[in-house]
This record gives sequence, C-alpha cells and structure tokens, in this order.
Amino acid sequence: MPAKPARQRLTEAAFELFEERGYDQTTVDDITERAGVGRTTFFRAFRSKEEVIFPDHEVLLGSIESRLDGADPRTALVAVTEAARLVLRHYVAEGELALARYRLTRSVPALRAREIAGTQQYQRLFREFVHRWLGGGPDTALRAELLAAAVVTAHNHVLRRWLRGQAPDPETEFDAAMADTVALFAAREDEPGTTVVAFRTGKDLSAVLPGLRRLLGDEGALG
Amino acid sequence: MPAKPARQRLTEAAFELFEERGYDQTTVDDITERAGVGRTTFFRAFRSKEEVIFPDHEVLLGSIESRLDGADPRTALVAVTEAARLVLRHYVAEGELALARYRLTRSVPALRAREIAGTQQYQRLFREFVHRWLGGGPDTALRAELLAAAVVTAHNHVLRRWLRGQAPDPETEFDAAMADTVALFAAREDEPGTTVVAFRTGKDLSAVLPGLRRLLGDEGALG
DNA sequence: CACTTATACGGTACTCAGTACCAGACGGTA
DNA sequence: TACCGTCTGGTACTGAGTACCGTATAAGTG
Repeated sequence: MPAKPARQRLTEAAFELFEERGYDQTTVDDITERAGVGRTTFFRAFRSKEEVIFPDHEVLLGSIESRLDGADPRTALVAVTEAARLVLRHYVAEGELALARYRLTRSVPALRAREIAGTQQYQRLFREFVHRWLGGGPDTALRAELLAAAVVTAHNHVLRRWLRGQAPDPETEFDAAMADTVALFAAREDEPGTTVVAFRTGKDLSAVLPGLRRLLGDEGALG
Repeated sequence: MPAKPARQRLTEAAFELFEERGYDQTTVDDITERAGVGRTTFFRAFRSKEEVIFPDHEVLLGSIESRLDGADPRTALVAVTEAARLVLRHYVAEGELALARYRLTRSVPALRAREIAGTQQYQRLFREFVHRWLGGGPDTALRAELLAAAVVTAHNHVLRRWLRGQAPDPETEFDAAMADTVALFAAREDEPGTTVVAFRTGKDLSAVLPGLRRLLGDEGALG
C-alpha cells in the first residue's frame, strides 16, 4: 500500500514521461508502469489519456459555479470577474505544472482542442449567469454571450501572458484587463452619460464597491 | 469506376449511418462498406473519423484568409465582418447537411470539442488581422483579441439561432448583431465624442461606406 | 471474533481508430 | 511494349478505451 494515492502518482508519472518523450510517444502502459499500478487503475482515475493533463478541471468548474450561485445580483459583474480570477489563481498556484501543460497543449493539437473545449465550459457558466442577470429575455441573449466571451478572452489573454513569462504580476494585469473589458460594455449602457467605469483596485473589489456606489448615486452601470 | 468520387460517397454514407445509428455506434468499416470502398481509401480522404463531419473546413479557412489578405486597411472592420458573413453563408448554403452536423455536435462531446477548436481557428485569423490593423503593438493585443472573439461570438450566435430554426433570415440578423457588436468597440474609441456607429444595411456595406465617411468628415471610428 | 459488504486494485480479452507497408489496376507517354 | 505516377484495396500492427472477472483489504455488524 503506497503512501501517495494512485491518482496523484499517475499524474506525476504522466507529466514526467510526456516531458521526456512527448505525448504521442508515451503510452498508457508506460505511465502505469512508472506509477507502479495496473492499467485498469488508470482508466478508473481518468476517463481518457487526455484527461491526465487536466486533472482538476471538474473541481474548478464546480468552484466557479458555487461562486456564481452565491452571488448578489447587485454585484453580478463583480461576481463574474471574481470567478474568472478564481481560475487565474488556480493556474498560477499550480506553477510548474501549469507551465508543463502549456507546453503540451501548444504542441499537441488534440490537447489544444481539449483545453479550448474546457474554457468553453467556463464561458457557458458565465453566459448563463449573465443572461439570468439581464433578465433572461431573447433580446439580451447576444449581449450575455458577448460579455461572457469577453471576460473569458481577457482572462485567457492574461493567463497566456503569464504562461509565456511575460506577466510577472498576473493579478494586477488581470485587474487592468478586466476593467478595460467591462468598461466596453458599461460605456454603452447609458448612451449620453458616458460613465466610464474603471476599477483597478488590488483584491477586495466587493469591499470597495459600496463606497463607489454611494459616490455615483447608485446609478453606476457596474452591477 | 463509380460516377461519384470516393470522398463524396464516403461523406454521404457517413452522415446516413450517423443519423441511423449514432456516431459512436458507427464504425469506419460500416462507412466504407456502405460507400463501397476500401478502408484505406477512407483514411486517405479524411485524416480521422471526426473529420468526415467537417469536410470542407480547410477550404473555408482558406477563403477567409484570402478575403482578409485582399482587404483595404481603411475597411478593416468591414473586412472582418464580411469574412464572418462568408462562414455564415457557407453553412446556410449547406442546408440539411449543416443541420445534421449540428445534431451530431450537440450529442457527441468529442465532435463538439472538434467544432469549437475549428471556430477558434477562424478567431485566430481574425485576431491576427485586427492586430495587424491596430499596429501590432503589445498594447493593442488584448483589444484585437476581444474584437475577434466578439465577432466570432456574434456570428455563432446568429448561426446557432438559424440551426435551431429560430432565424428565418439569418443574414439580416447577422447585420444587426454585427452592428451591435462593432458598436461596442467603436463607442469607446473617442471617449467624449460618443459617436455611436450603427450600420444596419442589407448587403453591400462596402458600397455604403464611402458615403458614410463623407458624412462624418472622415473621422468615423469604423475602420 | 466470525461474517458480510463495500471499495479499490490487477489481469485478461475484446473492439475499434489510426498507421505502415505492400500489391494490383489504370491512364498516359515514349 | 515498357515505364511511370496515381488511385485503390488488402494485411498486419500499435494503442486507446471498455467489459468482465477475481481478489485483497478495510470497515461495519452480529
């Protein structure tokens, strides 16, 4: 009975081998052999060989969903950006693992497709949440979709910059990118008013928000 | 020597069988048997079983690229929307084939992932084009990415509505959606001016544009 | 303690996608 | 006739993923 659980040893062995020989040159048998477990155990822990690369995707999806579920409708936009920040933090916390995954997804088309499909799931959660927030009518469907896509795009932009080593402080860049992105939508909310919203605070956005709202007389377009 | 080329007979046989038994329940052998060709011929015509569903994806990518390549920089935004319109027209022209593909991609996760990866390729072309148009600097990278994502999102929104039978006149809806989407970006171009650009013409956008530009004194934010 | 049950693991055998390689059929050309 | 490029079919192989079975250990129950 080994100390580490099988699932963890499998991911470690898999990433090692992918790094050494490449993804296609590594078989599932190779992975299970190095991990010291049976082949059946692999497919019990992961639905497919590709899934080893994204071990806790489901968990991440779940935490996003719960973050959005417990959101005050008055702070809907903040909730979405905070949920996106959750994803960013997760990858940054992974460190070298995230970098290894990035190298793999860039070189193996199948993995790239898989990752894109994964981000689309985040986007779906965002879209449904924003659409509910906008009332759920058919006239707001496109707007919700655009906003969700924009948030995910901005997030991915910053994340990729960090993965490439171009963003030493990703969270600050994230704040700036999100401010730009959300402002895109807030600017047209009331056409002649041109209330350009740009918040660039560090972390506790929900703490700053009440003060901002008081300042603007409770008509600010930042939900 | 049969009348129809092997490739076409394979796609027809494949879509028939997918419709009858489902994607996973259909083997490549089933397809080649119905098409009356050898198994080797299948993998010469298509790189994989999934690729039968998207027979002319490469062609479409090529026509988009050439549409963008021969674009006047002064009409960059129009070029992007027109390139997106190319995709829409392609699917609409496919008719029942596009509907069958939609049914498949909705029910088979692997195909859905594949399709999403495909749209991401369009988005990449758009992003690179817009980025070049904006000067290619690092400060405009996010903006280009957001714009490309927005155009693709708006296109997909209308396309999916048509695929669901909710858009009897997709091109008109496309015009409206694109106008909304592009306006999102044009509105912030010059902050105090609030020149809200919304063109909702039928088809010949490039024909209307010179007049519009004259009207605005050649400072309009619509590239 | 003995007994049952659940759970995790390993092994075997199978299906099927995808690849590599070889061999024949066909049309055009000298 | 002989040569050549191209399209085609057949055979054999690798490897992912599934189904099923047997077993060991741990946890609960009398």
